[in-house]
Amino acid sequence: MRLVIARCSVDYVGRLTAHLPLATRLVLVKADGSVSVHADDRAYKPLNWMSPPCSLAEGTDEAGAILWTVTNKAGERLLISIAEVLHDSSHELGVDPGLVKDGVEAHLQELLAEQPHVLGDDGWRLVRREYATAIGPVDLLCRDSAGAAVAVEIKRRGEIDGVEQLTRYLELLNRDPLLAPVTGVFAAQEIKPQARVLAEDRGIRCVVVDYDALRGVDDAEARLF
Amino acid sequence: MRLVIARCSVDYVGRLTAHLPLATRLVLVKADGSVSVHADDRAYKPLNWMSPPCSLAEGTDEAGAILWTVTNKAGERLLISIAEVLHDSSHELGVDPGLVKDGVEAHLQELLAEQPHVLGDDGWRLVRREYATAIGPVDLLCRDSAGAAVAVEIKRRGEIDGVEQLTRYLELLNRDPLLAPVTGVFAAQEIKPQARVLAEDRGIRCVVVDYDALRGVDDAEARLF
DNA sequence: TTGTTGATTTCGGCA
DNA sequence: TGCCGAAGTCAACAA
Repeated sequence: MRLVIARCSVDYVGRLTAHLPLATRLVLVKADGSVSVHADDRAYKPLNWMSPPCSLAEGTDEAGAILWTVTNKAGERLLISIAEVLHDSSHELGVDPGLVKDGVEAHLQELLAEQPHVLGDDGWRLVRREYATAIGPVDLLCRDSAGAAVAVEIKRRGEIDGVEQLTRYLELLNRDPLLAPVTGVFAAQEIKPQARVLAEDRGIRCVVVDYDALRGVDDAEARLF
Repeated sequence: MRLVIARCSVDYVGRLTAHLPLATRLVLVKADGSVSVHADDRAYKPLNWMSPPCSLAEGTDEAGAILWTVTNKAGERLLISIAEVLHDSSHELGVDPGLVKDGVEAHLQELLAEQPHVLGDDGWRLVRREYATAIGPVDLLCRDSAGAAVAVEIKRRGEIDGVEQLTRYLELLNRDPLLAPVTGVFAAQEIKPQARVLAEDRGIRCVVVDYDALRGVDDAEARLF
């Protein structure tokens, strides 16, 4: 990653045409070849940029000033005319490790594992998270107040595939005499109408969970310790 | 603007929960108080960020390591745990004079308004841009060589909604005895196959316009004066 | 590869 | 101030 602070003017010709008058800005050249131009405001959006794949050529214009030309395959061009370089440094960062975001789904699972009563009543108990089956792990396996087994599939957005997935788990789990009869709960922040119809048609109960409320309860409990 | 290259791990708790394992990254602190964390790829979007208004506190965690805590009014928190600082520099940038940009759709409309023959033949005349109807303005209303009214919908990318929109306008315009019969032209830099099929099925003619060529003609004409 | 959809969307216009 | 729609949307995922 190369960081350049420079007085520069910038022109972009591509999907639109844009011009930045001469001013001091940060020019960020990343290892993937992308270039972005930042002002000292707007947290996240560059004033101008070129997404990879693209190539950067350093040269001079007719007047002898430094001119960076960034082009991509589509013929879009970002021209950075540099009047004065105030800082220029390069840094080896390496590849950023794997997954960036802890998705909501994992966190939802965690929260529901701590508060299974949200799925039924205060008598509900968690048996296991990621309960293993031959066709993959069930998100949660619980016991309801009556002691009956319940398989829970958790999604951020509940769509038809999630119902299908839970259906397959239920079919398998119900072959186990120690568990059967196993009922199903389909829990999501949002459940699509088609998914709900399919689920209910198969006797699977749908629960729309309130992520913020779950987290709130979680935080409140955490504060007790 | 402060540029810090550091080995760090990052946690964000706010609208969602996210975690970035220890790695070398760029931490960008802007004059508006915003903080963003960049990896060595993706021109546009940081891995994590906090938009202004927010406040940055530098401290140490229990283990004595450097811990930056960025918070905003909504209670969202960005925690940056710094294991090693590889670079740290600050720069005065001043206020950016701002971006001058030409939107494509508006510009396309302007160019086609100047060159309606592109949509038909040299006999075409523009009646009005943004021709008002009860359900919104039609981009262009023209008269063809035979004097018949033509409603023109302009998009950068022609998709189905654009065809639906034009269809609604045509239905309305055709109720006006001073205009009827009104035909339709769907003009875009790029027209999706599904949109084309729908349009042609409804008797709407599709015109793919060459933005650069239009602009070229425009520039050439401008040069005459 | 193409299309669809969500996003810590951001950003602007307009009522 | 809030809704609605576009964005050089970007980016992830499904078909």
